[in-house]
Amino acid sequence: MSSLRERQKSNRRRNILQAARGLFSSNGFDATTIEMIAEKAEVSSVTVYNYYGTKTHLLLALVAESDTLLMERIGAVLSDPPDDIVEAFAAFSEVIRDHALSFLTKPLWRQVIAASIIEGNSNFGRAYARLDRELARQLSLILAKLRERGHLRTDSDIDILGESLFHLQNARFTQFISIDELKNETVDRYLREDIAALLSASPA
Amino acid sequence: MSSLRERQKSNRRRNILQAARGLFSSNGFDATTIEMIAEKAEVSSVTVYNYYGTKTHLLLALVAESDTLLMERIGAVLSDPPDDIVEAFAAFSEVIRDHALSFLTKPLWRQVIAASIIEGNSNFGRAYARLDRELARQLSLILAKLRERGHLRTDSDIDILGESLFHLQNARFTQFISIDELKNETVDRYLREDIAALLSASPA
DNA sequence: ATAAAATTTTTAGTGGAGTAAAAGTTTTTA
DNA sequence: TAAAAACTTTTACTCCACTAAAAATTTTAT
Repeated sequence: MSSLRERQKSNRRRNILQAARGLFSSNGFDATTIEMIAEKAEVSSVTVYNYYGTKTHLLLALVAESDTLLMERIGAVLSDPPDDIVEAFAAFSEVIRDHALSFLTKPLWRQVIAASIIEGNSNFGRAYARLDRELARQLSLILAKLRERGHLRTDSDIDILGESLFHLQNARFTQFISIDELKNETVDRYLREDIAALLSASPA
Repeated sequence: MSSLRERQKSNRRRNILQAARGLFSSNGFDATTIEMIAEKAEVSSVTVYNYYGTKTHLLLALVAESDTLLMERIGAVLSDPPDDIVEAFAAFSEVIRDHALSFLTKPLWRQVIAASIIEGNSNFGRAYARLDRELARQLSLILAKLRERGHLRTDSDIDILGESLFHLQNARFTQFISIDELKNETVDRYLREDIAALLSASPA
């Protein structure tokens, strides 16, 4: 059994994260001060800094929290993917978009993506790259399953194909997040068009 | 002929931009203060704010300046693209990467991309989206030329194919910018693998 | 129960972005 | 050349992220 001190610490961690998520979501990132978060979490502002370092890292920690859940949801698609590659890819992408919006608003995701690019080199940035690689691998697994079942013909490396398609999905995800009015269905259509265009083209 | 006042204004604009570019490049974005820029440009800091609003907008204005040049360089590739689609795509991408690095450092580009995502909705963000669309169109034109010459077979829309491939290029560009050690040649290889994998795959 | 260790809070800063408005300067206009 | 218009500079803020260190509190170990 963990000591009282350890329990208190993880409670504070949780409270701070929860307070941050609530305030970020309702007020936006910039309009939320560390002071407000500290107050809602019932700790001092210095404690927030001691736990998470900076406001940006607090936001990134928030997202990291949701990653486990995302991987589970992806796993569900993976277990029984549609036979058609377009449908399988669309399903994969939709899980990611739905999960994202169920957790944070578009403006906050912009902040997250921006932060992860700026921190590209730091530890935090690398943690993000790792998640991306994990997701790309999942997509490769889906493709492998399709090929096994005889629904996909290709002579090239399925790992590379998974990574390429994941990058495409990532670009469309960023586009989705960047424009408030852009609807889920519209991006879904774009992605279907993307993959259809790519797979039907070939050098002469 | 323009009035003295107008000339003074555009001189100040130029000086500020030049000072900003120099200081951002040598010291980095965060370590450069508006005060430093103002001093180097021989104006007051308030004037810098009057001309460019915020530090971030100043950076974005800097990049906008280089766009004309980029489009020219792309035009040069367009005028006589390699017959092989892999080569054509690689050439297109390399022009963009070379141009980027000849203008700003990787850390600064991270800041630029981050800013353009956060400002996704604002005017500035939309200006970026416009440049992207323009570049995607150029890529489509290259593809059209290849198809005309009989080097590309596809039954789907060449505009969509251009956009899809551009998104892929964008994702790899962001990856390139995000990792300091990532070399030009490595990304070039990735992109060739990407397009090879995509074009050789097809639903069964 | 008390001393030691761990952790939080208080206090007191620093530094830089951004703003509002008054004061000063330079160009334009008549 | 004098008054008006257009700017820029100076001045005097506000706000907030972030930090260092001393003081206070709470848990743990003996």
